[in-house]
Amino acid sequence: MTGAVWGAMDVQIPARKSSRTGGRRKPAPPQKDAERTKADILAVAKQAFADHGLSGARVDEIAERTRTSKRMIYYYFGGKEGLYLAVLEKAYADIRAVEASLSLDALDPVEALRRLVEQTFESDEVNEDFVRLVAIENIHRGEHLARTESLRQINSGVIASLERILERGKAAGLFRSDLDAIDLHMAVSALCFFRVSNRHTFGKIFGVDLAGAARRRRHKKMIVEAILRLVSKE
Amino acid sequence: MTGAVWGAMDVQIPARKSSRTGGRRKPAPPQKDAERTKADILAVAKQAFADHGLSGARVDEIAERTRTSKRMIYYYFGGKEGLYLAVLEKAYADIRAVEASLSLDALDPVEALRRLVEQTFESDEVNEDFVRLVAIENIHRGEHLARTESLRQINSGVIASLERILERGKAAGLFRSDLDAIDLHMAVSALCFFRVSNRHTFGKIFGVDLAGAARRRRHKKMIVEAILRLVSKE
Amino acid sequence: MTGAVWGAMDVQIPARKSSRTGGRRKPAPPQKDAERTKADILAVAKQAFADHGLSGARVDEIAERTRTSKRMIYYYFGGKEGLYLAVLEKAYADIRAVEASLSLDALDPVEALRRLVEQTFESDEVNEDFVRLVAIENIHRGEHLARTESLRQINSGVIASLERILERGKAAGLFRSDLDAIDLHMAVSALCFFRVSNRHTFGKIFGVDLAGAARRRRHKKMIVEAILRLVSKE
Amino acid sequence: MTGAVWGAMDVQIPARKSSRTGGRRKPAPPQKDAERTKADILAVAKQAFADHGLSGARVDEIAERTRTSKRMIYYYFGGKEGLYLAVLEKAYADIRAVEASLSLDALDPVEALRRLVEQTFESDEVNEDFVRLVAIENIHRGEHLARTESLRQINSGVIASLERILERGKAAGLFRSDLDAIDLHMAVSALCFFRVSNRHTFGKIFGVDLAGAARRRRHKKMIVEAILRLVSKE
DNA sequence: AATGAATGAGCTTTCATTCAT
DNA sequence: AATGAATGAAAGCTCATTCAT
Repeated sequence: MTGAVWGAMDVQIPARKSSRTGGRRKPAPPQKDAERTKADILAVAKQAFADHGLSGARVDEIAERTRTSKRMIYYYFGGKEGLYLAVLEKAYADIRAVEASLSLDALDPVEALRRLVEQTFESDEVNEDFVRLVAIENIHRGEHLARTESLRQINSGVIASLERILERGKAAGLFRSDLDAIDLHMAVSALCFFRVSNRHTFGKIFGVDLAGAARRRRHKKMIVEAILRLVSKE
Repeated sequence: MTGAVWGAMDVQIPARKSSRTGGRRKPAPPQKDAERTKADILAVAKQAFADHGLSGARVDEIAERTRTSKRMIYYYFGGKEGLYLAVLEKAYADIRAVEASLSLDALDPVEALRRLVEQTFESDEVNEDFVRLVAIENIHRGEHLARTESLRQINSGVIASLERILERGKAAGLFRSDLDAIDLHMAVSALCFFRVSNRHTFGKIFGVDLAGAARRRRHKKMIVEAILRLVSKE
Repeated sequence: MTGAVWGAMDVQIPARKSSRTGGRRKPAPPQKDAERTKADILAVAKQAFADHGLSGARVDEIAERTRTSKRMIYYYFGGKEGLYLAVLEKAYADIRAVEASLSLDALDPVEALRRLVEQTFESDEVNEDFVRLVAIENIHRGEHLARTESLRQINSGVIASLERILERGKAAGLFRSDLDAIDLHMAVSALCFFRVSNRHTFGKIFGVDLAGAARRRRHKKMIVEAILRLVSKE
Repeated sequence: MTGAVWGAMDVQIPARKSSRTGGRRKPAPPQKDAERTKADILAVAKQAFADHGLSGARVDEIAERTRTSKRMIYYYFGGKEGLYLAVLEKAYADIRAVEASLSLDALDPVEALRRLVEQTFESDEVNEDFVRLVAIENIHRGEHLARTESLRQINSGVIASLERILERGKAAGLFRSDLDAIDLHMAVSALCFFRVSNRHTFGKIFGVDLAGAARRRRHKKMIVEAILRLVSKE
């Protein structure tokens, strides 16, 4: 379900106002909509960078898949790295947007935690491009993320959510009290992220398909279980 | 402790016998030891690929850091990709060698599992280059690993080990019986690998240092716990 | 003293009458004063061309430093070369304006010549940008100057002045009679121009600061002396 | 006379050893002579930079006029700026070589000074490319010259020569004693350099041809006279 | 077993300029 | 009188690779 949302977000390019160029005939009419041009480039670039990495992606190729020309990449983003940075920033922003939409406070602690884990699981599962971008950024030692202006805001949600859940769980005598929210988040992230990020080597070495439906269901259950057992008091 | 072993392996280039080239005058004496030259190139290349990825690494730069010339890379490895493949193969082979040296059958199931997890944790912790190479190979969708001749052998050990441990645990009434060894291995791998592979983005977003000693100790304990709780019967 | 005049001329852009655009809200209000816009562009362009040469200057950069947009450069000057031409023309016109203001006929020949040399010296000293523009135009073999409409008028003054001085000096039995006014003007120009135009290479090679006050005084004296001695009868 | 030498120096590319590739047929046989390749590139580049300046010159065009490809420019000189630097360095080195060959100590002071001035005059006259390169470097504020390793050595000769001449002239009661050698050198340089560097604007404004034989003779005489009169005691 | 010299192809980037309003 | 958006063309540069010995 989140998946559906997400998939859509990636290609959400504002529909062109038909009143402006209604009934056009030419295949590539001159653009006059800066936002649209930028969004178009960003979408194509996200795919390219996720596919081939920062150094592997080709500006020429990105430009070709775009409605506009290579020149516009430099016009709007300053260069390849600037474009990559914009892609990274938007990727995190989009994820944040979904995270924020969860309302876990209404659920009891165990259920809330389960939902949060499932949500992470589905998010990573569905947003393979995001997972790949993060993996790529780690290869670059996070140097671009560090330069991202919105870095501060990225954190925001999850840890606070987790902390509230842990607190309520502890108060109810259900959860242990010696767990750090950030550490727990790392465990959740690791279990969900790895499945997607290391899908190929793991799959090939052990002869399994980590993207398969059956295994996916099993893993989801296993991961939720692992986390719930980890936090439970006894 | 494993770390020490590992660290050494990466740089184990046999010291040049001085008797061989003693009193030379020319700046670049002909190499007489093919294996040595290859090992030298491989060590430098491993670093370079781990640092910058396949597309990010530069053949020129690798050659420069080598005792020999760029031409030798082509002479021995056919090209950049061939070199990357050789690096990848050796990296997995080296890891396998250490894994194989564990003797877990002598320990009781819980202790054996704990040791296996701890071993994985330490291995990933110490072999950051290996972790990075695997992450990089996943960016390339494992296509090179798939072409690796020794692919079959890589699997070998761990899963068999885990299966034996699980079996013994079940027989002893300690472990649940509905867990797949491969799935469990994934969980272990995920928790240990992510800490290293995603160190930079995670660290920057949440303002923590995943490489720090304190957190490392805490995480090691947490991960062992998570796995033991996951497999335990109750 | 001439310097003051000159320095001022370069930046003499009439202050904007606040009554015109007072209390505006939009970032780029429509210009209503064509002459003002042109003068603004010219001033910025002069700086840019003097700083980096014709090929080295960037239209984008010039536009950015302007009150208006890049488009206006094309609107008013047709293009980069047209702008350069206008800058060149204005630069010569401004110099001419100052030259014309000298009244040397009232002085005796020696004094008149001294004044003329000193005036040239100060002019070059103070108008480094002009000196640089002339040097740049020479790199381009004077092709733009040749196309300048006002080329004819540029000459006008100096040579006539010099001729009158030489004539009066000869008549008074003070000056030799075999000197051409143009050749003499070249000598004066050379000595004054070079100090500024070749300031950097000469200074760096011989470890001196040609812009320094002490050397400047000495040079001024020396140059005047050289010219006076050159024209003197004995 | 120096001119002849100079003209030749500019194109002195060591003749290919015929034993190596004797009897070749193809128009562009593979080069195996690094020095020759470099010298070839340098000669072409000198022309290009002198003609169009640093920013005006085109790497592509330089490469095309070369025996080799554009790639070699980067191979040997690192880039456009590196090439420009090498050109500048060689240009100064070549000039220095000629200067050094003068033996003025054998002449009486007046004659020695005359010879030195004439030599400078002829050198600038014949090496227009050098004059242009120096003018160009001044447009760049001497920043590249400053980075030149041989900067220190460039100075060497002339000033020492001039100092000895001045000393001897003073001792003989012929020259005044209040003149600095560097200042005098500046005067000589200015008079000789300007004729060539400002040939185009000066020529066009005053309708004369500064390169013409008659004027050249006249100027040479005038410049020698100016300098001799400047230093003379009375 | 080894190498210095050389390179074609393609990469990222920059530039002056024009379009549509 | 003025402009934000867009661009073709070409610039400088880098890359993995091969040649000739």
